[in-house]
Amino acid sequence: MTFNPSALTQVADYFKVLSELSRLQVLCSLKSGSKNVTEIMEETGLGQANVSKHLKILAQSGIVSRTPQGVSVYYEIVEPFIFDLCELVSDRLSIRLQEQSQQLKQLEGLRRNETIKASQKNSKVKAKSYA
Amino acid sequence: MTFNPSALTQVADYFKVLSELSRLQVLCSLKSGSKNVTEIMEETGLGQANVSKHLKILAQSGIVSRTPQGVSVYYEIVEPFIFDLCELVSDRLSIRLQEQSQQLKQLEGLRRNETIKASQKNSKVKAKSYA
DNA sequence: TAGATATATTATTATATAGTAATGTGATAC
DNA sequence: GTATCACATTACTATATAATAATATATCTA
Repeated sequence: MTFNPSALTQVADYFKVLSELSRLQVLCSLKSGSKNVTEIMEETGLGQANVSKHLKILAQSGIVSRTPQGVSVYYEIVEPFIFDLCELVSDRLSIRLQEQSQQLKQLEGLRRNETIKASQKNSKVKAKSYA
Repeated sequence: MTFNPSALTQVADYFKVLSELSRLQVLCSLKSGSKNVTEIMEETGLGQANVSKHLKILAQSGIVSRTPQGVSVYYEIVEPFIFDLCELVSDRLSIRLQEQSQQLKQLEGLRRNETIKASQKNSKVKAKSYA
């Protein structure tokens, strides 16, 4: 193993933070810049307590920063790195789809050939039986 | 948002697969090549049913392939890409630690300066009061 | 065919956590 | 001070899932 148990645990925990749709939504809403909780709520459609909790998790994991400003609190991405990760995964998934559709096409092609061969074989057999 | 909801959901699900220590252990044990369930069990120390379930999840998510061979079943990485992801995260975590320790050093430096300044200030005050 | 071995599946328990309503807390305006 | 607004926290419920024991399934051997 290249990774020691502790490092692997930390990596797993990092992925865990990014493994929730709601948290990714919150992060995406922060992509365009610093926002307060109300703005994040409006953009994501998530409930207030829920957004607060997710932001706490994101702040504790060092992905966003928290800066109170008057009566509201602004959050900001401090690790744009996460968007790189998301794009890498997204790209990978796209490539998969492409490959799958290509394989489907090949399969269909094969199936058509098989059908043709089979019908040729049949006609041969028929011809044989007729001979 | 750059990601549509469906894409974001898929990305979250992908991260979720990688967010379990046991699954990462299984993947790491496959890094050196194809292995059967028993070998994976031995290398990871995980239980048989547990390993089977994790392998099922990994196979369903298209990260490993499954090839029965006689009485045993061999699994193999089909997306080495996941190791790139793990390394990226691991590197990022290392960088964080470096930055933190550097900040700590700077803070200590500042604190020492503050102490020096404070003692100088004190001595001045003392001098004044003596004058 | 019976028995042994490897893997998969099922059932169960324990734990984690997302979502939410209710409440707490702290800053600002009046 | 107190009323209000923004956010955080708490308490609770519902759901997901990791781990494991027990059982099923499938392959090989004698």
